[in-house]
Amino acid sequence: MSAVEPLDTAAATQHVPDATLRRLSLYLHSLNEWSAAGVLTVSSARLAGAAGTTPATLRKDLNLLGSHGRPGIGYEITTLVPVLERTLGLTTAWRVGIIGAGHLGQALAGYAGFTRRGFPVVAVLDAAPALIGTDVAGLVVQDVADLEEVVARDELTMAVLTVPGAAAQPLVDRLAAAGVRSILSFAPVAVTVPDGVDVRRVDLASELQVLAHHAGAASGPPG
Amino acid sequence: MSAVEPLDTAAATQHVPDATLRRLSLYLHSLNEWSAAGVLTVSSARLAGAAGTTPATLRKDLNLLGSHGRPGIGYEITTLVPVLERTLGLTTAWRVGIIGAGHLGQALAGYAGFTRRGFPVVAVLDAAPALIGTDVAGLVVQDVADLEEVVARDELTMAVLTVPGAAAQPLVDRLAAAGVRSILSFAPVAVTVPDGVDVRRVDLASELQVLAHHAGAASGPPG
DNA sequence: CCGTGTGAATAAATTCACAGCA
DNA sequence: TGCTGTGAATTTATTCACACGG
Repeated sequence: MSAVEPLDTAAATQHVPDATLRRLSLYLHSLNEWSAAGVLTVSSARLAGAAGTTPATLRKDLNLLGSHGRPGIGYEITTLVPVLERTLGLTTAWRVGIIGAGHLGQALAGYAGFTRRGFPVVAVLDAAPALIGTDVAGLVVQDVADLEEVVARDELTMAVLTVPGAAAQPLVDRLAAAGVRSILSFAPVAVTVPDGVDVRRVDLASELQVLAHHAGAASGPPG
Repeated sequence: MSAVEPLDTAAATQHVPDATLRRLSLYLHSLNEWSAAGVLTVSSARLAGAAGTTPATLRKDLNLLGSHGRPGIGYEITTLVPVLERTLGLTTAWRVGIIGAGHLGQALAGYAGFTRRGFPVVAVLDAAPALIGTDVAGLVVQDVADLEEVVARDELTMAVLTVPGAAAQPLVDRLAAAGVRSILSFAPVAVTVPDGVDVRRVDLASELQVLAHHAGAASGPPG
């Protein structure tokens, strides 16, 4: 039997599907903006509109975290925000390392969106001698040969992989061995990982190709 | 009866779900690599492994495009590649404009993965006077005030939006009015678009937050 | 009235399992 | 024997519809 039952302070956190988690992140973003603007409560329709989903889906999503809404009123922002933050793991102080200081890696190192939403980038690594030692977004690029040292010294808890596909698997192996359990990979290849390590893959070109298909096939032909 | 039946040269292209399209893009990427290495045929198990899915899912995916595999043999790469390219809209010469030359925009402008997979970046725009006129990835940053002109002159058919959330909706409106029908947005807000215009959203921070949740809650219990 | 919570219905995606061809 | 094509079963996700609280 599974031994892990992290009883929560208020409600037992059930299993939350990934599709819901991605939406929760958007809900939280909107709530933070409205909170700063002085808004107190928000309805499912309003929040769903901002996140690009439907009220029914939103209510289902939030209900997985417990009943925090009030009929006739909506959701109180100051109540909801901490619940979302807890669910999204924002009570941990994450420390992100970027592996691969090419174009994409350099950009993500300087991308304010990561830090602003709880994931500060504290290290950048690469294998190219020409890059090692240079400054990227205020960080000195370190040698990927020293990956294990860097993980330990900079206390990395997350890695963003922006390397060519062929380099991905060995690096994932080393990251996993070094204790990094959360990896976001931009390489368009599958990687295998030991139990307890979680890899998510984002492929930007694939997203463009979905758009290309929609535009090319039966989509919205004006005439 | 459905009125839309775009008869194709070989097989009628049915409706292909987005989840499948994203995988098709990965299949194509692997096939191109193997093709360059001289491989002639590939089995569903092999290709599925490279793309991080299962053989059954892969066969279902490819079958939406027609029966191109041979029992006992597998799929012939030279047969499959053109089918995937056609389905993914790679017969059109796409021209991508990056709207927003911040960290993320600059990186994507120089990201080789876009060009390599059929989506060359031909224009970069921004609103900041300090950026306009500067060089980004070999392109001169143009004034977003001239968006409509740039779309026409550079014949943009796709836009990548890397601007703050608050700026997204007005820019989407202008892009749509200027004739751009495919938009990839990195802004963490929903936007509304007229019919015939397609927006896909990628939120990188959300992906990290999914990882954070998995790591924080019940995630990889081996038992 | 609004607007949430939620069971039921629906739709979508994945996996199974196996017949049949090379 | 190996491997595809595919109907059926299953799992997952979304939408509907409405009882009930403020």
